[in-house]
Amino acid sequence: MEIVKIYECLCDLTRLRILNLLRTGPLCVCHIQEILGEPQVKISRHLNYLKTRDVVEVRREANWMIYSLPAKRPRELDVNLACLQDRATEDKLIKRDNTKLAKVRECLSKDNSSIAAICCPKPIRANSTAACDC
Amino acid sequence: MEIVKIYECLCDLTRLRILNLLRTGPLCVCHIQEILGEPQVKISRHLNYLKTRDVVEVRREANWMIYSLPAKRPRELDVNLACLQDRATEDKLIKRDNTKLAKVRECLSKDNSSIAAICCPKPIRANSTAACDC
DNA sequence: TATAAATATTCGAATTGACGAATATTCTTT
DNA sequence: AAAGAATATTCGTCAATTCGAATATTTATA
Repeated sequence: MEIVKIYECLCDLTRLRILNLLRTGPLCVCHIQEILGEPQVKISRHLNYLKTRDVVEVRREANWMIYSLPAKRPRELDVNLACLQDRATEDKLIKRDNTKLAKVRECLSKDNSSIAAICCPKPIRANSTAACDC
Repeated sequence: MEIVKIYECLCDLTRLRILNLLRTGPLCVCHIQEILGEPQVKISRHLNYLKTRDVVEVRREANWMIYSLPAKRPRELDVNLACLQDRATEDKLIKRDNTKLAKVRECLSKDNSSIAAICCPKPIRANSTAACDC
């Protein structure tokens, strides 16, 4: 039964937090990492966990891996992400993630280039004009 | 975060099946066991797992332990049990469980005595008048 | 009080999951 | 081609889960 795999994805706090971020749209690993404040290995391992269970999708864009929720997804996922959003009012951690996320999103929206071009917290190219300072 | 514990309860097929049964009301262990067709140890262990996480409640009635969903339960649980019900259309196992469950429920409803009195598939007292032959 | 029924617990083995440290891979830029 | 940045993978370890077999516990009946 496929449904169990969905719940396996949800039963870890780090994965829940990642999914909460992706709920609002695609993100690259470094932004996820920055918002959650967790080490890179940990993020990468959990993203892989989600990917192998088809709960997230990835595409490469230059140096960056952009993760997102699949367009067509099981109702269980949507429903629980909605629940999570409700919890955001009471849950400090989720609330904090959402605040940080909002800042990143705002920064991303200012720029009309690709996500990757303004992806990293600190731009890798010193002379890059696309990079914002989020 | 409490919510993770709920998903831990949902991420095992046997536990999902048990919760699907309890969705329609209290049941004793032997009925759960009979409907799922799984060994007693397995059922008991999973019921204990659910109980220690406050996802089910128990009361004793004579020889029988009656399990039920708590009256006040997190939205995540209700929402996912609703999803499960939707799945019943496509999922063979859940569908089969529901069919068996319906028979047990029908049998239980015929009798106006307590659940325990007509609990077991095979009545333990040969001269019991309360026992039905479900 | 002895037996039996319903359910729980213990034991040992196998599997899975999580983690950090270190290393590898892939792509970009110089 | 070399260096660097973003991300993934491997390795070793530790904790948690799962399972069946066997045994223990609780309650009811004879």
